[in-house]
Amino acid sequence: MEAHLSKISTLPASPTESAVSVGMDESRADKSPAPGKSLSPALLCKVCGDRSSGKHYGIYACNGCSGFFKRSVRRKLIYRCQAGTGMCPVDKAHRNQCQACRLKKCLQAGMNKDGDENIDVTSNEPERTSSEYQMSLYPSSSLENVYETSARLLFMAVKWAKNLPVILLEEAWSELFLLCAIQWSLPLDSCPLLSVPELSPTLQETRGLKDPEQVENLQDQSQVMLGQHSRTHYPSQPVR
Amino acid sequence: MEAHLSKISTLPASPTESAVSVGMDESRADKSPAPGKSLSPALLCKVCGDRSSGKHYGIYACNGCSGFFKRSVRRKLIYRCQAGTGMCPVDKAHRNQCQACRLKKCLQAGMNKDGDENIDVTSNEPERTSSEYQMSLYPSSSLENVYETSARLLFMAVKWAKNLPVILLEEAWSELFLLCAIQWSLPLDSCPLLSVPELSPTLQETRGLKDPEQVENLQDQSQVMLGQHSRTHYPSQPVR
DNA sequence: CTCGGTCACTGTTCAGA
DNA sequence: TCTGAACAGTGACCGAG
Ligand SMILES: [Zn+2]
Ligand SMILES: [Zn+2]
Ligand SMILES: [Zn+2]
Ligand SMILES: [Zn+2]
Repeated sequence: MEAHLSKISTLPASPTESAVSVGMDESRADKSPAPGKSLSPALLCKVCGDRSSGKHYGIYACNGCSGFFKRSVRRKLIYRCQAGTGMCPVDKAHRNQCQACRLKKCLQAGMNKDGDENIDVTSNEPERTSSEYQMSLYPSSSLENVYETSARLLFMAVKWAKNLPVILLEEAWSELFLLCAIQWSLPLDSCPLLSVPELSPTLQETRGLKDPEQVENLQDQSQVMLGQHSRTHYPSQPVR
Repeated sequence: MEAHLSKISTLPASPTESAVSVGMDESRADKSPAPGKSLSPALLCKVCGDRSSGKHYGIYACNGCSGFFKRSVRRKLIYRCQAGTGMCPVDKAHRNQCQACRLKKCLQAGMNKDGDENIDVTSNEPERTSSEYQMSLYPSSSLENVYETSARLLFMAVKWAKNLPVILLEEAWSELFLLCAIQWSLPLDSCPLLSVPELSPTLQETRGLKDPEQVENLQDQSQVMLGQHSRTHYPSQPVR
């Protein structure tokens, strides 16, 4: 196990970056409203939803986003979305996961150095920057992009995995598996179940799927694929 | 097919960076609540007695213990006292002699992932089973659970996959992965995305889950994991 | 009130044991 | 491998407009 992980580190031998982690969490957050003070609904950070301490750079923002924006602007930092999708969630719990997406959201929310309250964000082309990775909804475009993104995602996942807990789950495995199986209504011997048809072609049109059921299947499917894939790559041990 | 995979492995050759971190602080209301004692902050690590660089994870700790604790928690490591007594000395000179005892002392000293200053360390029996020990100490941290869950899913899936029949989808793999990822706008660290509550117990009832979105996320997660896992197991080799 | 500045704290990195 | 010092970000807090 570990051995494998070590390999990971060598992986895309390149720069640095990070990915993961934690944060904090804080559950006891109610000591705010001073007596006599009515809390208005506008007490939320327009960027991450955390509690806002007032307006900052034009919008209601929390200390964190305020500081983040301040630093970013002052140092003229430019970030890059590691995921490549430019769609990372930005909320209190994840705001530190992707600076690029956080800054983007700050801008879209209307933050600006001068503190103007109503700036026109629309004219601003928010996707300019991410255009490169912007294949978001229509991956059909270029294969290159697809692979690139795919790789990127994978890479991130791997990196993230390095911090994963260990194997102790061994035993719980069967149990959990069962539960999940049930939960996702994953058929034990799912492979035959989903008729894994032609992938790419089919998937492409499935794009605009709204049918949750189909989604589930699709995912199940992919999971299987992935699973067997890994299987393929290390057929060795017999499982019992 | 080979092509795709190979590309992936080489790919992220260029990135940039992005770093993350979290700052946390918050609940720092009262500074020196020391009973009757308001002397300057202890400069000693409460665990090993080395010089403390400040509070870490809730208590005064040195860099070493801080890092050690962080790693242990993050990866949910469980150590075993070689001596078997669980009473190894933990001081600056010997802190690296027995991880089990070091971690135990960290916990007893009140270290905790959330940085709460006053946690109740009472009733912790020294020689409890390590696993349960751990569990009881980090039970509710949602994040923790998430990681654990992720790991579990991963391993389950992998194990399970080993028993799978087919092997054809090779090529479709990366593609599929990508498409799905994009579809659900897989965030960098999809794990925290879904609030995957307590596993086994909860899952059981969650069985009849109603929120399709959550399902999607959950699946994404396992997918990523699986992906990275398989990747882990074959860093660069061409498929055969 | 919001702003810039501060700094205790965090996560990450990476030689070195 | 694991450890822990060094580094880069974070955000609660505070004094000045
Ligand atoms: Zn915010
Ligand atoms: Zn992003
Ligand atoms: Zn110490
Ligand atoms: Zn010991």
